[in-house]
Amino acid sequence: MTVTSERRKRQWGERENLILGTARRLIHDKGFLSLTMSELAKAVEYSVGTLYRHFETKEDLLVALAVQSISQRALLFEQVRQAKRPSRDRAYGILIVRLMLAESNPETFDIERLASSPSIWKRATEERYRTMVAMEQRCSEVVLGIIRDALAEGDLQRGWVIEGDIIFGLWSITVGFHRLVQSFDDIRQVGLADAIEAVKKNYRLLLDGYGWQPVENWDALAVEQDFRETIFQS
Amino acid sequence: MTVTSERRKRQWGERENLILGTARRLIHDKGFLSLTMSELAKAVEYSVGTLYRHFETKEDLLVALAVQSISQRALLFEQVRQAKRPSRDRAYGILIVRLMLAESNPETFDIERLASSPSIWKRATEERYRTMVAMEQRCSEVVLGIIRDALAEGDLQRGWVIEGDIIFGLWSITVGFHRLVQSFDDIRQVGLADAIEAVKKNYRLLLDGYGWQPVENWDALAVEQDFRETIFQS
DNA sequence: TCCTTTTTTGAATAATAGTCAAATAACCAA
DNA sequence: TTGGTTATTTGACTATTATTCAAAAAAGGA
Repeated sequence: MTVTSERRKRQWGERENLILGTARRLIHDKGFLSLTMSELAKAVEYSVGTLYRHFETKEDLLVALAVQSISQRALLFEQVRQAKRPSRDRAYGILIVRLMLAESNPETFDIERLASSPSIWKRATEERYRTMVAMEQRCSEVVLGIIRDALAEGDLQRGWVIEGDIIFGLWSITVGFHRLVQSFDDIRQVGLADAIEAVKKNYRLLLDGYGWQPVENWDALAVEQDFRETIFQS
Repeated sequence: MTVTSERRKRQWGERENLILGTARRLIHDKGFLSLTMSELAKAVEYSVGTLYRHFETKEDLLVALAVQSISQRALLFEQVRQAKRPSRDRAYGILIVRLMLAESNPETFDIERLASSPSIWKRATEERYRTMVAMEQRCSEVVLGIIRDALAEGDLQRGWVIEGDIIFGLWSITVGFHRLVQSFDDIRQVGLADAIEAVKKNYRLLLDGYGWQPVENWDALAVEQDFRETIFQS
């Protein structure tokens, strides 16, 4: 970056956000693959050359978008972890956050699905790619943190299923959920609402399977409601 | 198709398989996005024009590859369902088949991930797209069949989790597994072997969660071993 | 105001998907 | 076997779009 003064740096960042935001909107309308750089340039009212000062390639732009999404997720995950609630509630909160993000940022599915491909990574800036990996790592760490809290607070017993396994199980469900929503318009027969209910049930079933207390008399709906009301307020 | 005689039809099919097989190999080496049609034409020793008689667009080729993969899976799923074994074994067999396919056809991840995107579908032949959907449906139906067998045989009780929920739970785990393997080289810290163990554990945990009998004294390893020895023989 | 440095621009280039007129091969009747 | 007809294949050509970079414009500063 050849930018020096404070004001310039700020403007640079503002423009980057403008580009990312606009790209997001266009991707939402027509998908990443049929978004063209000149179209994006026109939409933000800058020339293609300027876009390329922010992002080395189109793939780099995609990874930048993924970084945005994953960072936002990491932030909300951290809020969930910090919530003053039993560990099981917070584990469920992770799912709720994902559901909420899916509602508010549907374009993220297209972005993240494509961004998880090696042939994209190769064409992105090394640094941005690293940031993406780091952000994903942070998300995992938050969940791992909640699991450790549960162990410390006695809500979870160290058994034949170890920490890493639990992370993976919960993560699988949410990834499955991503695929589900994304392919929804066309493929599935059941209603989306039913599918989301299924996601939640299976998630709770896994929590029960791990013996994550309290298994009995635990009000999933109330927990969901509460997270929905508090999390997005920051 | 303007092909009439038997021999010609056969040759047409053979060439299509040659193209698909070669594409698969090239995609395995460098990914779908950096596969070019001229490169593929050269590799199969036909001209680009000829490729385009088989597949209307590059996306159409991709969907054709997805159809191949999903059909093969459907076939193996059906074999699992037909196996003379308790329903729980067969439910587990579904996962084992996916693990085996992941080992033998690693390029499928790239193919199926991309092929599950609306912007690709739009550019593929209507018919091929329909076939893909139908094949996926068939896979679901096999699993649904096993669930119904389990209900009929009393290995599973109709409870608060309904059939569709179970399918979705098991399916999520396997989709998560796909994502996992695919992003493995670069992102994850744990070993792949550990991750695969985690997949299996979580899958069994869900089976237990549904109360899918026999929960006690059930030898997962033996079941896996047995499917591995019998399924691919056909 | 004039010179220097930085930034922006968009026409030009390069890569590649997709087309189609011409060439080739297959078929077949006499 | 030949000559005409139909089907298939070919690859040079077109169109699209990512990416570059020389020139123009703007900003900075003495």
